[in-house]
Amino acid sequence: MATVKDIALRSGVSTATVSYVLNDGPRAVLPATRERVRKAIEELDYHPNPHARSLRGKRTNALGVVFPHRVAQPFENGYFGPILAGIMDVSTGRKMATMLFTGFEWEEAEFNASLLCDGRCDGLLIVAPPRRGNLIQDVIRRKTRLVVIGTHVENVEVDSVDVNNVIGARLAVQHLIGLGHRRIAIALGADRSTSSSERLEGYRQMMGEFELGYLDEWLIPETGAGGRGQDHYVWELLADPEKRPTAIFCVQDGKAISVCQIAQQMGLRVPQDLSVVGFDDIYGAIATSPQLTTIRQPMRQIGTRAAELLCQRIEAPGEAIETFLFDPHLIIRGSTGPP
Amino acid sequence: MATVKDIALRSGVSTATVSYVLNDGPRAVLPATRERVRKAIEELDYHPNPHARSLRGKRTNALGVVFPHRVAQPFENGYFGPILAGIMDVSTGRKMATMLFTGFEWEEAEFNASLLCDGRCDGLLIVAPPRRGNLIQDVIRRKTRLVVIGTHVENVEVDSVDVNNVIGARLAVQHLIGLGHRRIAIALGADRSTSSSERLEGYRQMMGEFELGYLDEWLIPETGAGGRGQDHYVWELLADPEKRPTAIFCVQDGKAISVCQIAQQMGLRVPQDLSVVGFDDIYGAIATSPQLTTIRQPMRQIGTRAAELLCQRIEAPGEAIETFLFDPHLIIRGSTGPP
DNA sequence: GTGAAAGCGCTAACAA
DNA sequence: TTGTTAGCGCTTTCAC
Repeated sequence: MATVKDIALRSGVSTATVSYVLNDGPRAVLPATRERVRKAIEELDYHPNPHARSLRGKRTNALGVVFPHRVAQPFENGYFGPILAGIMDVSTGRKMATMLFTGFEWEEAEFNASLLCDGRCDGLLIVAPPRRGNLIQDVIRRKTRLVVIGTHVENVEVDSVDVNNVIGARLAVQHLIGLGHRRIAIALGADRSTSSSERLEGYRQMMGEFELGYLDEWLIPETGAGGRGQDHYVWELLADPEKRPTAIFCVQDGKAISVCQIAQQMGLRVPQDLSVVGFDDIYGAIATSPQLTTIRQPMRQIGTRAAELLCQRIEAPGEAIETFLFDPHLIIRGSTGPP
Repeated sequence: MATVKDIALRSGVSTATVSYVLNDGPRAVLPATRERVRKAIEELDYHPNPHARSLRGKRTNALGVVFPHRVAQPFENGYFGPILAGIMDVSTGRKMATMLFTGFEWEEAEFNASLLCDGRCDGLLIVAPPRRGNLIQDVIRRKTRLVVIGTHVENVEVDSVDVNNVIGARLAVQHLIGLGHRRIAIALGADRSTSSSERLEGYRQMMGEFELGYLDEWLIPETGAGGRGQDHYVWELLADPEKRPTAIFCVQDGKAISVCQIAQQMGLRVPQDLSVVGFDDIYGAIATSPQLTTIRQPMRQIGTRAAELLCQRIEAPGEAIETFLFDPHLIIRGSTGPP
């Protein structure tokens, strides 16, 4: 591979001049000289060595994206794909590299916290980290810029971008109440996830405002005692005429898809016998029949906004912390109707 | 950030010794010395600067993954997520970084071919590049190791990993014929995609072997003259009693999902009035009702195998070209039945 | 068994 | 306007 030296030799200038041509500054170069250098670059198909650049300068021109591995399984959680697409809209647009970091679970990712901050990239986008845990603090302590996506991290002041989960849940429940539902359950996510607890908060608010009570069983956990899965609880709930709700709000579309299938397997019709609302509006939300009524969050935009914010922070550090919440939207499709 | 020099100073040795401790060789260090150095590293929370390492040595310890941007939209094409997960199983396991590269379309990715080969990473995994085009040749010319995933590239000898598309298509069509179907259509993919044409080849073979003829209209293009989409052609075909097939083999699950929805909207029952087979077995294939009968390809394994092959090539260049084809499997679910 | 020092390719301060 | 050169942090040859 050609180097600055080769270019300098070939065009009869110094390496400094080559560098200045390459970077369009910071000092001027005579147009004629510039042209000669340009020509040599072209002829030798020269490309600057990014490692030398990063070593020398402060910038690496790379963004890091950190996420738990299981999220890479798309559609089980159709969230990460669009987020990543949004991020790459920005990084590709700015000709920055995008580095992916992951562990099978957060524990492993945390294990590498120091690795993430070894100067490999200019900043980190951390997707849906757990509420607790010390990854974020570790990163901040190591002076690496970061933006958190999709989580409110406790006890830490940090830039973040997310959807407004409480409003989203309120929209979902309001929609169901508007249709005439009174017996509304909620299928929850992982205990340690903020999105799930914020969506639960929205559910609680709305049920409270309309003075609707709810059974303990209507708060369907993701996993229960003895490793019982959510499907099991849903099945039990729907099988019991005393306790059966007329609608279930699911904190993720994947859960809504499962709920629809369980209901249909039990001979219940969606939405006549059971209304189902999801959250996220992943691509697969229209694959089901009936198609899913859901709360849309603009995932691609969230990725874009977060990446832009990060780039801003890299360029001008030390601004005030920002939390950017996108508004969710109710998308009415076929899985909801009057009770 | 601490450097080798800091460590050397603090532990009273030379930077050389620090380096040898860091890399466990290539020359021996007295256990006592080693311990002192280790301690200093610990105390200063030292981590080697990856750029300096890459600049000095030959290795960057990073893998590049190249793909067209639209693939990042999961489930429209649920292929990329699992492939990436498989790749990261390997790279994370080996403590290598993973860099993502993309353009909005291959044209833009190609534009960056030289950028991909500027020494940023040790090797490239190129996912589903177009059959024609010069990206692959460019990369080879620039002496960057690469493995192609999911495409047979014409006129180039290159390591690649894929599923056996012909066998997969044969399985699908054989299954339909076994159920009693004689009028079998195929929903094709992009013209320039090899997977689609290989799957078409399998269809042709099987139809030929059973001496079943087929109408031109049964080869449903992804896009037609005047920008008409596949959905339109499917609709037209199903609306015509003369031409309507009793089964459609779709070269991707996403298409199969669309076909099911169109059929159902027209009042046809799946599988009683129309059987549908997909390909890939993406996660969403079970989200539909009925769930999709499909040809499974082990996407995660394909990613893993490709990444391993690439690492092998990086470590021991110059071995004979290898093409690794995984066997597909027929997964029978609810979308197929007797005509 | 260990240290000194060169040099990877680049940028920018200092000279001219 | 341009050239010379130091030095980013690391590995490794050469010398002891």
